[in-house]
Amino acid sequence: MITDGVEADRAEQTAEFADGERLSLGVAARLSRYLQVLTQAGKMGKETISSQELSDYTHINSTQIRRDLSGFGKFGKRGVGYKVDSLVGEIRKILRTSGQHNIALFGAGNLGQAIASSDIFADHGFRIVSMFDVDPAVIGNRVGNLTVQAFDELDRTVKEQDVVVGILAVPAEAAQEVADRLVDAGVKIIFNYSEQLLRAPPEVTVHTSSPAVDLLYALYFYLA
Amino acid sequence: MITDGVEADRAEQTAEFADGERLSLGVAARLSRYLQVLTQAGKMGKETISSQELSDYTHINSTQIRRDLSGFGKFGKRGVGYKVDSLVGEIRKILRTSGQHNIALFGAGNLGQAIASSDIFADHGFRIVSMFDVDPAVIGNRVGNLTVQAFDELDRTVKEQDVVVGILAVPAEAAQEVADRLVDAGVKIIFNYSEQLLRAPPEVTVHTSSPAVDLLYALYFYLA
DNA sequence: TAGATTGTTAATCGATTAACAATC
DNA sequence: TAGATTGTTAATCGATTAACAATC
Repeated sequence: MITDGVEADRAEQTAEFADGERLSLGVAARLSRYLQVLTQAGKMGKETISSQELSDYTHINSTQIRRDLSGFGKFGKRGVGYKVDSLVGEIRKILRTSGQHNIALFGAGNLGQAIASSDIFADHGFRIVSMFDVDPAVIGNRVGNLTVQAFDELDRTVKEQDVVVGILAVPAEAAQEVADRLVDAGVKIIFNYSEQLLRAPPEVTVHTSSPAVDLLYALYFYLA
Repeated sequence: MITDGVEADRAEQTAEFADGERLSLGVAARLSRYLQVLTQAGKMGKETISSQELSDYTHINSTQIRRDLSGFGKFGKRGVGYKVDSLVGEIRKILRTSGQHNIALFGAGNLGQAIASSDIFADHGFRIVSMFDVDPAVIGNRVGNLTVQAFDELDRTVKEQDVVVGILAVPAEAAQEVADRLVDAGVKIIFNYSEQLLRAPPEVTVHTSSPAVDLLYALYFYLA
């Protein structure tokens, strides 16, 4: 079980966390979302933020936000709110994602180029260190700071660059093959932007992006 | 409250659903995910699927899947599983998303083109009916079946084409302005692919895509 | 028949929320 | 001080799960 202990009384909770206890799935998901909003708020020049403002952006109840945070320390100031910068630091510590993590990107088409030129990953300590395609016509092209590489170089690049995440921006027909090669190379997190349902061993996390799912969900509450 | 009643005893539950009771947030989210997996499984030629297979793809517990579905009827066959096609139909009925829903897409850059040429939305009854950009150099260009339109035509297009969803594939700096104009035009669901935090009135649903959040979350469980 | 998988129960656990004292 | 917002409690509700009879 992943969710043990985290909701125990607070004195124990902090101790358990320090001992290396895992966060529950829900807490980890919510903390990640706070981090995103805080990062953007910081960019917009905001210095403090209240739990109510965080709630407006995340649609997570403000009491729960305060509860989530207070489990790890007293980060806020009554009557004022939370300091954006320091809260970012605290949450990164809790999520242990303060470091730099390297990404390999597959597919140099429209989607791949859009991802490569976005700083949505860079803002959170992820760095796209290499980009691959199968099309000989685009191999060797520059996209931003990257040069499009051929698939043969996958294993070497993953090892040399310490790649932990592979992002698939390839057609559905190619996705499983790339995923298999990433698994063989030792990559542990695969982010799938294709529609393909991927098979992978249990130790590898596959996340499939599904904007249509989010739309269906939003539409239900609009129609109902 | 949105979550009333749905978890009452089954006889009542079905009756309440028929009466127009809303699904809980969790149930609606999960049903949407089943729909995506089923749609892909159908494309791959699969005729039946077990709750365990659905669980492998969605990481949702198989008991919960059976529980979610059995609340609305006996869709499965013991020893066999669920018929993919008919389950898609049943879930669409439950989510009331059997119809066709029109989307306006903003931004004709790499991301906009990638979205326009994907059938990830089309598979679920969403149709991209128009595409906008501010750059005079691209207005008038064809992208797939669409012609890139100028912003002036936003209001007219939303009304004439009955657009219910706006997708923002524009730079962060432009996102709020487009969102405001969509709100004024009466669009009720905004799907934001920029990093910008958007302000919108409460009756409008804003969904911000945040791949970095999903990565942070996956990374936590990999590191911990 | 034998094996597989659903539909359902019952028990537990985490999420959610309102309310409010503490305090900036 | 007065207003605002956190940190915390206590109560409720939904999610999750194991287990298994029913049945294809």
